[in-house]
Amino acid sequence: MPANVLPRSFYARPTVEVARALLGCILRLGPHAGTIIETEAYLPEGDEAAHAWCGRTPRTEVLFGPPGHAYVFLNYGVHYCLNVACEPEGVPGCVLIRAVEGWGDGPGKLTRHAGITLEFNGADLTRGPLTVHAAASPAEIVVTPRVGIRRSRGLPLRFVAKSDTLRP
DNA sequence: ATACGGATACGG
DNA sequence: CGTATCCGTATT
Repeated sequence: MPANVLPRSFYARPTVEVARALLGCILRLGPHAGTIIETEAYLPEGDEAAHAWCGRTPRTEVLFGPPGHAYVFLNYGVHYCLNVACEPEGVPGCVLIRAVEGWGDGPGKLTRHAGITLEFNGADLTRGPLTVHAAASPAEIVVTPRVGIRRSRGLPLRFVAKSDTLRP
């Protein structure tokens, strides 16, 4: 495994900071590797769209656990969505990976491409086989409201690495 | 615009 | 138990 795997301290920061910092990093799983080009932040407080908003349950346990772990959930009974737990242990912030170059341009598409399912829920991203690696930061980041949610729609928490096609 | 289909939370 | 909800995608 390459040496530049992001350390746990990378994730133990405010959610928005991690969401921005993940852009340009390399997501790797076995033979699959690609640049993260779109993320969304789900805040530990005041964010009605975050799963953690409804409290600590068996499902959201990973979000409250130590940072740097994968939070995978099944959405609409069809798609798996890959998130990364952030903030110090006990604070349930997370970042949704929405697009990875070469994997796909939607949260469900990219997980299907790499074969990510619920079995990756809780996986430690600092140990593999699913890992994130440091790489060049994007020159510019575009910030927009998050896609496809009804609650807390006003918050500008979607981050896209410029050079990607934008959908305002 | 809508069919799709499963895990989860919650009410009874 | 049953039922409402959910951070999409592919298809009409």
